[in-house]
Amino acid sequence: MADFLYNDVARQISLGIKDLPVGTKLPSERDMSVQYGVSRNVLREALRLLSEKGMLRSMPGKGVYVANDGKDKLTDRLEDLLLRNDSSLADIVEVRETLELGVMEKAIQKATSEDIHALIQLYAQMEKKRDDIEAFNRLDMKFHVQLAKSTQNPIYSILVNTFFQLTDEKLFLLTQLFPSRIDSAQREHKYIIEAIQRRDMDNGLAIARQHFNINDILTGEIKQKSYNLTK
Amino acid sequence: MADFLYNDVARQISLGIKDLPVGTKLPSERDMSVQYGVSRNVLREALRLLSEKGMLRSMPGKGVYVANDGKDKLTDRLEDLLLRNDSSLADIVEVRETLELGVMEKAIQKATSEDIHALIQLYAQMEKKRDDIEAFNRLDMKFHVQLAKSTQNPIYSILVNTFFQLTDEKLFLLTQLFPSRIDSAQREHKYIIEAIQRRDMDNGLAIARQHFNINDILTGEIKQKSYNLTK
DNA sequence: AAAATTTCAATTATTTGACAATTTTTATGC
DNA sequence: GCATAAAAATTGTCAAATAATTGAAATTTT
Repeated sequence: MADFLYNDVARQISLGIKDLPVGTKLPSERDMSVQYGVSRNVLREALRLLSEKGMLRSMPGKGVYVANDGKDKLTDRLEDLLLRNDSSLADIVEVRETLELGVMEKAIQKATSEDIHALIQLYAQMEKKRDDIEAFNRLDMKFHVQLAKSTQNPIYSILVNTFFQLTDEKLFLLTQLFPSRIDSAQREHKYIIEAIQRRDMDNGLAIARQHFNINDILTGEIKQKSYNLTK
Repeated sequence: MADFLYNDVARQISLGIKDLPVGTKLPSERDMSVQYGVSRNVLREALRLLSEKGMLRSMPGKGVYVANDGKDKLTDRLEDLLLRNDSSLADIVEVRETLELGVMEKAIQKATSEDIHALIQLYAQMEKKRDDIEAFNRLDMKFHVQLAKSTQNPIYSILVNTFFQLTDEKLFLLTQLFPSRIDSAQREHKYIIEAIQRRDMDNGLAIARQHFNINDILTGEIKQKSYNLTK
């Protein structure tokens, strides 16, 4: 499948920059073309591939630089796919719930004391921000991410992050916690932490189901509305 | 951001082919380059972008064709991410299990009679192929996919497909069912179908956990082995 | 007549060399 | 020392040619 030169070069470059910090400048196109023993043209096509993947960034007159890790691009790709598959917002929310339920299960099994400590700290910070809804929601997001990290499985983090972005971008206010829900949210956060500490699977999953259920927030109207992208 | 010619051309082409059926042949590179008023070089870079997105497919000596699968490209993107995040094979398997557990839950709730019929048919076909392990495994894969479809949520299909590909590519034989497991596999398939027919959540999830548990197959040795890509 | 082989045209893949536009560096003049 | 201009470096674009691959037509062989 990938039996063309530019694919080969792209693969080599991708491996070469794997461990380079973001922002590192690469050699010039001409230098790299001799380095890899191909024409500048082929090298440029390879750069196009990696740029499209989000690994590189070319700037006229400046050079080629190592870019972000591509998480955002994964979200873009998923958006493309969802667009073509007539996915509704409710579909996205549904999968997100499945993921977070899995996260809870694995977190109960594998969270380290450091993970639990981080969760407790986030809980404490949220306590202080009960009046600042915006700050509270940012911390709530961090709580979800830290929960995913507690699985010791980076893929959960990636996917949870992606689906979080997808829902938040589109629903915005709706997924945010409103004042009247802060009390119950914090109570649930506390229960979640306790369940993880006790490795209590039954209660943990029950709380998780309740806490991660965003469908209650979605009105029937929005449920029906199809997923419409407008960047 | 997209203020370069090849980006512009890529956007135009992307719009132009949006409603074309898959397999449609595009004009030759030379013709398109004059059509869009750019050099063939720029046009090729635009084609690289769209190919990377999975919208096009270039074949030497034949031409450029509309190819909107895209699912495979999502797998590629995920592979890239996993490579950078030091994900192990066990991590992938773990997430796959979470997904399929969610699939089972939603399938029990939402499978239509057509879905159930399709599952029964696949079961019957597998019965005939008990001796042909290869054919049996292909059907088993279809069974998983049909299960995902039964959720009425296209995202499950996409993700299950992606993670299936990821594991099968890397594990190959290990994830395949070997002769001694065909009996139990078919028994579980039968229970799965019955659970869906009865909307029996408790037993359904129990069976699913047992059936989708690939970890038993993985030896400890392989569990430890880090995820190594070699195409 | 049928089958195998060759030839040929069309197409993508790759190379090479050049020029334009933009940014950084250096040199110059004051 | 500083502002300005020239020069160098770099990516973007263009153009033309050669190589490699495919498919079909023409030719030869059986």
